[in-house]
Amino acid sequence: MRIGDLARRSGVTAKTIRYYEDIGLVEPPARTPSGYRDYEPAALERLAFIRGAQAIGLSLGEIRSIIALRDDGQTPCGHVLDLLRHRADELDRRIAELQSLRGELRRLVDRAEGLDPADCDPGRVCHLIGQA
Amino acid sequence: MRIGDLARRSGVTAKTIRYYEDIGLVEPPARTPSGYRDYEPAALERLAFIRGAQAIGLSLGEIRSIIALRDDGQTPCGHVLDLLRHRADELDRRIAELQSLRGELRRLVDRAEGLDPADCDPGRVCHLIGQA
DNA sequence: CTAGACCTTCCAGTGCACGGGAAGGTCAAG
DNA sequence: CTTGACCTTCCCGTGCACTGGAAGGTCTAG
Repeated sequence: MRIGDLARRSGVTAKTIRYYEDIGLVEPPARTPSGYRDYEPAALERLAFIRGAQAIGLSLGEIRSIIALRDDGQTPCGHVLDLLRHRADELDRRIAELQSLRGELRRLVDRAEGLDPADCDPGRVCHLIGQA
Repeated sequence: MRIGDLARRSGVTAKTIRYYEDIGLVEPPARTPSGYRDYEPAALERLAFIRGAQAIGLSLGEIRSIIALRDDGQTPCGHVLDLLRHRADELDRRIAELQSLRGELRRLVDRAEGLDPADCDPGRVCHLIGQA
């Protein structure tokens, strides 16, 4: 299968597939006599894995670390579990941050709606922000 | 006040202050005869405003748009309100996304904890991901 | 007089995950 | 034989918000 086919079937652009090869996420495939990349069907699964892992918030670097373990002959399960737990913790923190930010924003908007622009202090950029 | 003082007092590095000047977030200050930047105390407030606006999730570009209105002699309140509402909407979407991702992760971790690595399909990178 | 703390400009790199486009080779259809 | 779709490598650009470092000027204390 040539790179264009793989791209169409996987939904990943040819450009991106070459990039993944560069950074070691997909194996360099065989080449046709004329130098075209010639992929096995397994490449499709590899790309699906990458997309799946991306979808749950893993970076390409983390995904590479999983694949590297696998290529080492190890079962990456423990490592994957670590990554997933770590990611879940990060997400918890991030969500909490965003929610508090959201609360702050709502407060600001509420306050702003009750104000008259004429009350602006001409010496400041905007009294809505910065004195929270 | 020289840039080092301003940096210490504001908690923004000198490098960053110069960068803000480059992109139009802070006014180019007066210079001493030897060419050193010489800031008025108001610069401290400006930096505090920028940090405050950043803290509620506005980008430097958005902050610049507020400051530009102000420098135009306008009251940026309406514009700020738009930005805040827009940001709040974005936050709502982002939080919902992250929460759903968080749920997915929790599901994966739960499932993974009940599995034996020996059940790994040797032909796949990791059965934990990609067939969700 | 010199050390060192500060300042200046300018250029370049960081991290992430690609995308754009040039210059050229290959292959099948008409 | 040519057109057009495809492929190759290569290098540069994107967005965001900085950060690092080189090469040089300035100021103050000892």
